[in-house]
Amino acid sequence: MTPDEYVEAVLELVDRIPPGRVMSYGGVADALTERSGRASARLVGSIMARQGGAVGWHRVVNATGAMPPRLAAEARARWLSEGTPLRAGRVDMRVAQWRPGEGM
DNA sequence: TAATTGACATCTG
DNA sequence: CCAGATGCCAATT
Repeated sequence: MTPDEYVEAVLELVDRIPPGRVMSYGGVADALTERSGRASARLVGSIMARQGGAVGWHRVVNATGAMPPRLAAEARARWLSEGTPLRAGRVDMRVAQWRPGEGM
């Protein structure tokens, strides 16, 4: 699998996350590991840093259900817009975490 | 080629 | 709950 295809796979997976649901970077990495054999939360983070603008980046959060200060405001607005379950100002991961194969 | 950095995760104190 | 340390993999410098 070439790097480009790997990036594509990540973007496609993120694109498949339904509105109002989210996935953690680690979750995306884990899902991609089964498909591409290699992934890590940092890799997904790096890819989002470059290509994030091309997809619904607000549907990918870190393990605490929050986002870096830089994106927190924008992300919160989008979460409210899509009705993402929030808890104490962060995404309620217990409920909002989505995994591929669910809802198809 | 080696060192540094980054939209992360997880453990320890 | 916060801060520090370690592991991870690729892109940059």
